[in-house]
Amino acid sequence: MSTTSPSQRRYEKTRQGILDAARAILRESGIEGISIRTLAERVDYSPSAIYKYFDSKEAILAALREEGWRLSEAMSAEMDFTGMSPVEMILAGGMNYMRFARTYPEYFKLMLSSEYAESQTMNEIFNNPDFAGLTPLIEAGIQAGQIELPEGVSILHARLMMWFLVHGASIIEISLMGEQREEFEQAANEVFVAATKLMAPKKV
Amino acid sequence: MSTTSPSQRRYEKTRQGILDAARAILRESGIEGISIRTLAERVDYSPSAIYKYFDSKEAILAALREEGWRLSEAMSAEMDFTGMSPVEMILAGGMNYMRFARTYPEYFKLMLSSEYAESQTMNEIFNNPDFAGLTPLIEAGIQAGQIELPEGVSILHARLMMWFLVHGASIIEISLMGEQREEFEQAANEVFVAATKLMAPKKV
DNA sequence: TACAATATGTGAACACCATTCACTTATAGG
DNA sequence: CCTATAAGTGAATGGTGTTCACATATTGTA
Repeated sequence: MSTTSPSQRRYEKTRQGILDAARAILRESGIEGISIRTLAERVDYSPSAIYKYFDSKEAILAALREEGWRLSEAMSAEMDFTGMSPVEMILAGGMNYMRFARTYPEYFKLMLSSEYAESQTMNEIFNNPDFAGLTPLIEAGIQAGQIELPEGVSILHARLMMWFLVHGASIIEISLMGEQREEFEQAANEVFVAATKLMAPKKV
Repeated sequence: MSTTSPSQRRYEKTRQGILDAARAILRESGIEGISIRTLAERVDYSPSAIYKYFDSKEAILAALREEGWRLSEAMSAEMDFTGMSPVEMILAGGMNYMRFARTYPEYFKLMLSSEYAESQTMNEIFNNPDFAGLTPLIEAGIQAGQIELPEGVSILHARLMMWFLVHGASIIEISLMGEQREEFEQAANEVFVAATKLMAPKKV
C-alpha cells in the first residue's frame, strides 16, 4: 500500500504534466517560449490554475533547472573511465561538459547563463561534482608524470582554467549560428586537448 | 556654417537625449530596466513619441551596443604597450578584456551575452582587432623565445584558448554575487597568467 | 447519508510590456 | 499666409506574470 492518498497522487500527476509541457516548450521554442498562458493552454487549464501547482513562473523554471542538473549528472555518470589515464579522464570530463551544452543548449542556458541562472555563489561552483572531481584527477596526473605545473601555478589554478575554458567555449558555441557550429565544435575540442598538452611535462 | 538645419539638430538632440536616458537606466537598473515607458517618462515624452526617433526598442539596444563596442575600443586604445614583451602584451590585452567586463557588466551582457547579442557577433569578435591582434603577438612571442607551443597546438589554438579563458572567466564573474567578486577577480587574473606560464618554454 | 471543510479550477481584473495608428498641434518652406 | 510636413499624443491591440473573488468538485466526518 502506498503512503500517498489518491488526491495526492492526482495532484502530483498534474504537477508533472505541467512540468512535462514546460519541458516540451523548452525543447521546441526555448526559454522565451515558456509563458504561463501557452503552458496553461497546452495542459488544458486556465492560466490561474497553474498557480495552484507552482508559486510562480520562476518556480517552474527552477524545477526545470533542477532537472537540468540531474540530466548533466546522469550524463557524467554514463561516462566510462575504465582504462583511462588521469589526463584522459580530464579530457573526457571537459568534452562531456561541452557535449552537454550543445546537446541541451536551453537547459545549459537555464542553468548557467547570466540571464536565467540564479546568481551562483563561489561555493556552489566549487562544489559542483563535475568541477570538484578535477582536483584528484589533476593530482593523479601529476603523480603519474602526465602533468607538470610551472612554479606559481597551483592545482586550483589548473582547475579554474579547465572550467573557464570549457565554459567559455560552450557559451560561445551556443550563441553561434548553425553553419559555423560544427567547425567551432571541432576547434573547441582541439583547444581543450591543447590545454592538457600545455600541462604535459616537456620531454627533454 | 553648418550643413544641418536647426530642426535636424533639434531632432538629433532629442534622439541623443533618449539614448542618454537609456544609458542611465542601463547603468542604474540593467538591461531589463529599459522599457519604452520608463524611458519615455524619463525624457518627458509619451511612449509613442519614442518611435519617432527609434524604430523599435531593439534599435535602441543596438545603439547602446554600438556604444559599448566604441567604449571597449577606447579602453583598448588607452593601453600603453611601450616597453612590453609580447607575452606581457598578451597578458595586458586579456586583463583588459576582463576589466571591461567587470567595469561595464551591462554593456558586456548587451554585447556578448547570448540573450541580448545578435548571434552573428561571435564571428565579428573573431575578426575583432583586439582578438585578431593576438596572432602576431603569439608569433612574436615564439620568435622571442617566450612562447613554445607543443606539437599539434597551432597559433589559432592558442588564440582561441585565450579567448575562451577570458570570456569564460568574465561571464562567470559577472554572474557572481558581490562579496565574492574580488576573490574571483584575483583568481581569474592569476589563471590567465598561469595560462601564459604554461606556454613558456621550460628552462632545462 | 448529509453536511461542512477543503481542494480544485475559472474569469475577470491589475499592472506591466512593445507597438501601431488616427489624431492634433507646431513648425518650415514656398 | 497657407499648405505640407514634422512632432507629439491618447487610445487601443495583443502580449506578459500574477491575484482574487467566486464556483464547483471532492474530501473527511458527524
